[in-house]
Amino acid sequence: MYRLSTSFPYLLNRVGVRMGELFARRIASFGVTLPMYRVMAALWESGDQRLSDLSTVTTTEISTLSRLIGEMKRKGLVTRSRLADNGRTVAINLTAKGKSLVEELMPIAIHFEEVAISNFSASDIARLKVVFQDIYDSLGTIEPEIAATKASAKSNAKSKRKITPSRPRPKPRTKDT
Amino acid sequence: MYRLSTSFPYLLNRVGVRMGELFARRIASFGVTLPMYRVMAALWESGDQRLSDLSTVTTTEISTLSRLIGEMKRKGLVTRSRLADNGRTVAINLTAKGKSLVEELMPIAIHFEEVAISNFSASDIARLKVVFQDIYDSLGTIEPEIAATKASAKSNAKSKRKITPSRPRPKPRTKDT
DNA sequence: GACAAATAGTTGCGTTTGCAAATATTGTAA
DNA sequence: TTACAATATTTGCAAACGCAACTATTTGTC
Repeated sequence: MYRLSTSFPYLLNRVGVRMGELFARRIASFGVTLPMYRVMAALWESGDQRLSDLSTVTTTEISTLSRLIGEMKRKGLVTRSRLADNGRTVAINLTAKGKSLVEELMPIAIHFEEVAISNFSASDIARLKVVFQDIYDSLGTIEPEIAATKASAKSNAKSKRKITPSRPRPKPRTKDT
Repeated sequence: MYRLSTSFPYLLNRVGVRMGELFARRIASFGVTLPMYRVMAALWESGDQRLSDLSTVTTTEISTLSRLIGEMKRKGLVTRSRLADNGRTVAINLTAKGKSLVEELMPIAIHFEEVAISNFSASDIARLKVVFQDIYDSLGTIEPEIAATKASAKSNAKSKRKITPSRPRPKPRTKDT
């Protein structure tokens, strides 16, 4: 018999979300949100990434990320520059300020990790990490039309969104980079 | 050396969030969001719950839940009634409509669960569920002042929120139940 | 080369969410 | 019984988010 409270997706999602929340609260006093931390940590790990790469790594919507990078740039944490050889894409990098900030936060992240895994053996944790990666990868096989972000919207017959078909909008100016 | 992309919290959060997103898209065509599904599934499992109980089970903020229950009541999915012996608390229950809807969705949830766990043995999964529960419980030991939702706000010295100290507000009327 | 399709990122807009204040009810102590 | 603290829920407000439309650039294709 099915029970929400013992189902695998529920238990997994719950602990993941809760862990994110607690960490987010912990770093809030640094003026950093969880998505910001992820961006900085991803850039620290391997800098010079495109927006769409960061979107994949941080599992953040690309539109959300675009605004987030704008805010982080205003804060002086990252740079954003158009590539010379491809004017569509944009390269994001850590500034010195961003680097020193993320290096301040990483010990906190490590502390969270230690607490979370403290009840388990090193080999268990190593195996768990593989499990998480495998499950993440296998999620793509759940009905591809759902997994592919774009397609699902079309098949959603009951969308409550009211679309204004072609109202003229003020021309947006790309103001920096 | 620390790396975001191999850290336990990152991998765990990522697969949990992604799984929730995919399921949410799948059930969107039923007009149901993930928090709504959780509420209905929790009530199906054991009905007649208070708002704060539901908040715990569904890991949804109580304020968010209050509004959500209001919406679900408008949709005819749940009932909300003040208890006779304690006028502060409300009891939430599934309506027949809500019950039949969640029973329509549960096979989809089961399908998701099967795909997610398909690469692993039954005993692995059983152990994983225990691990998730254990980790979730142990999260409370990470700096209690963070884990306790209320207290953290007070200790957050750099809150950017601008608080209007005592601007008069229109008196809200509790309109139903 | 001209033009359609594809790719990358940005922005408008409505919805959801989190926090803190407000409200309502109950418990407790003088 | 009055007053004050505690508990449970609701609401105002602003920030964050998701989707789709839009702009800008590059890549075919004829």
